[in-house]
Amino acid sequence: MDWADELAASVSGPQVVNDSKTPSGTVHVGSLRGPVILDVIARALRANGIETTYLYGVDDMDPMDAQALLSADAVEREMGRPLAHIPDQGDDGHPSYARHHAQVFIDTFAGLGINPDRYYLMSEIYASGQVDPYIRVALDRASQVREIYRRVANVQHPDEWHPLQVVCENCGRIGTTIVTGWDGERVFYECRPSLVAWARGCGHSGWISPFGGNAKLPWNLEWAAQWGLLGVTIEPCGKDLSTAGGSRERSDAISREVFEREPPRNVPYEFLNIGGRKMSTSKGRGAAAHEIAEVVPAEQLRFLFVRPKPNSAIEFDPDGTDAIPRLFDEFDKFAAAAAGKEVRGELPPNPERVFAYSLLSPAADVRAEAAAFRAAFSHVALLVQVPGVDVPARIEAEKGSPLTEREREILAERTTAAMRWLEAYAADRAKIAVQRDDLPREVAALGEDQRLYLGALALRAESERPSTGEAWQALLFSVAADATMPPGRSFAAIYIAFLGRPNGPRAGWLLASLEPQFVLRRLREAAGWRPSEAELAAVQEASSS
RNA sequence: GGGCCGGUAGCUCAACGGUAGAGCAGCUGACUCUUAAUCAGCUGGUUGAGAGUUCGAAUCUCUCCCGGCUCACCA
Repeated sequence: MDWADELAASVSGPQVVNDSKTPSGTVHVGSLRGPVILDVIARALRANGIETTYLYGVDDMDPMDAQALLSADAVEREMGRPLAHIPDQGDDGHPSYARHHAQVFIDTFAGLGINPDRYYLMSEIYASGQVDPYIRVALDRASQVREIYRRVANVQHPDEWHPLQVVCENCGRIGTTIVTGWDGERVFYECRPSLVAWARGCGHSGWISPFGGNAKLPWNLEWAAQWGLLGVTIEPCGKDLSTAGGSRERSDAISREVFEREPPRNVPYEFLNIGGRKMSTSKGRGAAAHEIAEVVPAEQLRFLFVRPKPNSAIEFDPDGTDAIPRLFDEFDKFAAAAAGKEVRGELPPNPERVFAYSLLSPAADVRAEAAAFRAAFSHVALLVQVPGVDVPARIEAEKGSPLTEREREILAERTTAAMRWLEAYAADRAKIAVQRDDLPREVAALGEDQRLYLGALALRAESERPSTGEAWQALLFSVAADATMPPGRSFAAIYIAFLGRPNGPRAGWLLASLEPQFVLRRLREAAGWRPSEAELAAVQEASSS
């Protein structure tokens, strides 16, 4: 049974699944694992007939703490202010920085088939007063909260510290304030110039009501408050939070001891490592997370996250490897299995579940999707490198019947993916390059029969002047038949002469895409015939004209 | 220092107490409209090390080694 189905089978009653994210920067591929996992859990629950609400929170009251994300003139002014209060740095008309980035991940998620029932903005939840009861309890039990921080996380807050962050009335910052008093209705806070290194408080202090959006709870309490407020029963989180003494453990303790509510079930998940290292834009060519998302289509990306168990790290190294073609092949294998076809190799017990969860739409006709014809990625990658090839026509010929609309769609997606893969990641051996300048060294290894074949081919080509791929193809076979030569050897000779490798794309179409003079010259050279002076002159004249 | 994941064939991984497997790669062979396709076959492993439990261990326990991520300020 798939991990998500196992989880679904272990719960009863209506479920609320939740995740949230600070809308500060771009969404990286690795950070998509959480949302995909959550989406799959929601689908699994529903497939098991469990009433499920899928929520996604935007933590937009969090302070801006990254200079790099602001324009130069905005840094001094905006650092430390709530993301929801910072103007959009772009000019696409969003009411705030937070809204802009919230939209980015809403769009990104939708592109992956992830559509929560509801997105909520913490700035709106605070403003509505819904968090007020939690704020009151937290302030009343401040000493207990400090004790939990000490016990669980070994974090020492001073005795006057209260679990609340006020938005400074004077400068609007929230990251620079500390609450040091609570009289039951108002808190006393200071906006300290050097409370944090990344932002500078204005020095203001005073009494203020902590309610109705004037303040926010610190992260660990806010998390626990969200659980209570929304009735969350399942919330996965990454291993950065799930670690011992980490954020999750603190929030769990606060939920139990301060808000007196059992925390949701955790599904800790590991990260996605690119090439054995954490994702980094600086390492390697094309290893940047967003680039991977450009090359790997949504369903394959989902598949990458759905197949392994959440708590195992995913090693993905697309750079100069066959990791991406393999991902497609694996996906296709699961598709074939889901279609009830005989499949080579090993599969998990329920491949059709994994396949279904990889699909963009939870409502998709799994059987029909599984049965759709999918051309092998590496084959598509080969075809797109040959000039003048009609890829859909070729694939249709391979299938043996016309492609359906959906199959054309899949093919178009793969064609794009293949081209980007070749550009960004593919090893040189995956690339077809006609060696125009010099005779490939490998030609030396051609057998005498292969040389004779190439020579004979040159003669026939000169007289018959094939111009289309089909004409060339027919000629190749005809000459091979005359020489009673197995096509394997004759084609290898062609490939070696032009590409320096024993295999390649359909030879006829390859030759048809090159200038006839070059083809003839190369065939003769590879056959071991030295061109005469007159021939050389003719070739030069032809190529310069 | 704490936590998590991993170390099984060249590569990617499966097997989770019952004879170590698959895909890819490699090698053989087959194939007269293609060949990075398809088909058949072969090679390849003291399961990181050591000890323990067991009739039986890749699997459970303990110790260690190695790799990676992560936390220890905030979120």
